[in-house]
Amino acid sequence: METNNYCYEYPRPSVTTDCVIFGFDAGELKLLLIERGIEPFKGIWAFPGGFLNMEENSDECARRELFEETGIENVFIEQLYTFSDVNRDPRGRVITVAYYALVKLSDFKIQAGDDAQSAKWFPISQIPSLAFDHNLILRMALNRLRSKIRYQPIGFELLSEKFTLPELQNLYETILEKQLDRRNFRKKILETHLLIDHQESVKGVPHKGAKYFSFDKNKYKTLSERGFNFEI
Amino acid sequence: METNNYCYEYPRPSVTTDCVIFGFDAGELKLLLIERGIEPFKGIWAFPGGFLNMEENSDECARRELFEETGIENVFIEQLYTFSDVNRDPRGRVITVAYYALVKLSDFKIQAGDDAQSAKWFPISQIPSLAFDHNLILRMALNRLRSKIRYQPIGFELLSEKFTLPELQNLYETILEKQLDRRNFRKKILETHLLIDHQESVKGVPHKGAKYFSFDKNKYKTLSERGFNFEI
DNA sequence: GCAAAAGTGTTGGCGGTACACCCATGT
DNA sequence: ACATGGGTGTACCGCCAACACTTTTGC
Repeated sequence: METNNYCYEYPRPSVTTDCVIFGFDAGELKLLLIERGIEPFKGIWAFPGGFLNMEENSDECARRELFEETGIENVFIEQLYTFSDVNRDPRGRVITVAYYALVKLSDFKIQAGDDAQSAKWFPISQIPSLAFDHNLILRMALNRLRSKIRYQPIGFELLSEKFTLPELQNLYETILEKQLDRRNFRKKILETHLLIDHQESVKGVPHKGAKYFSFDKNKYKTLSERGFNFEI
Repeated sequence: METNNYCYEYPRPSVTTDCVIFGFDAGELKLLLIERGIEPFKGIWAFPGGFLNMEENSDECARRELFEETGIENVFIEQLYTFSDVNRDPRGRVITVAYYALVKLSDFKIQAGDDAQSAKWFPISQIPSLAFDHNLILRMALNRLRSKIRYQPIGFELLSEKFTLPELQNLYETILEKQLDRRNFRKKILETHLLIDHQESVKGVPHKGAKYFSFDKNKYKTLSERGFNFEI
């Protein structure tokens, strides 16, 4: 930043965003991947992403690419880390601002499969080897998700608007990879008074149907501004 | 990432790194700032930083700029966040990968003051208004430091190699902005068995001199690989 | 001997964990 | 009626917070 016409003096890397997309379904954490149609890494699975436009910031770019390549919009998205190794892209110098998104799978299950590009949800236990340094990006995204879910109420972003406590517990158990005591889990969650009871239960199951709740985002916002901390 | 000759199709932003530099001295958290010698923001204080070279990644760039502009090297440094708003730099489209560094002030007190550029340590309570979006970057760096110090042993990076427990406690109290009980603090820290006792005390003070300790980095590394968690 | 800061153990309360039985529903 | 999973309360233990006196040193 030492000159006015720096633009002529400094070669510039290309800048892209990539987005790790998490979903949750049938007791499994899932990832939405896209099969690359061109070289490099043609036929290899990768995270959706693309080049930053001059009139958007990286958040906007990540959301735009997410929508263009998968039809997903209006979801939780957060910057993860910036990857800048010199040889991370065989085409040349590309630095990538990586994001991760949490998707209510029920809302977007269908579109992703229909997409022109072959997008596909993979169970986290069956992720193929990925293009570029995306294996590394995935590892970081998983770590972030696992630690963040413990002290921020982001788990709800992976469930439908209305969900049951067994579903929520199942989500936590899956992501944290450990069993939780049902009574203690309910107690902890309900004590926050952040769940709205819909006075309505799951129907058509051969046992007592679980009650539906939803997460009170506004209340959480108010409380967290006053120093309240969500912790599981 | 849809074509091979993308480099001709996509305009590229400039990429820089900036580094928030924390120090600790005399019971105060401090920041090393540089007064800008040229427009824009001539005469305004800012974090050291500069343009990414084609043969280095952003970590290397941050360390290089840190050394070139302040003489500081071989310190703790970590990526903070990438700032990419369209108008964050009046000269044009510049995205910045921000870092923060923790410096043992005793090692670098002198050089920084001598530097050709006017670099100066500011107490955190007396930070002037900064250039670009550096006020925002600072806020994020402070939040990161405050939360990270609670669950990672990074506080030691701000003290001399040998330090006393009262010094360490003072550091925590300053950063967390709350008083801690001396006995409980000592207990918690010593229970980790991560401090090496140097069997040596502060001399020349008109009271009992505190014992010197140092942090056992290797032991911490071993333990944390086995799942040990440092928490204050 | 006095001032100033370092060093040292114990107790009570709270929160987290462990644990077993009854309830509702569909077949 | 039976199988399946949902919902509920209590007791114990461990951890954290609160707290006061003794020790060392320089002047």
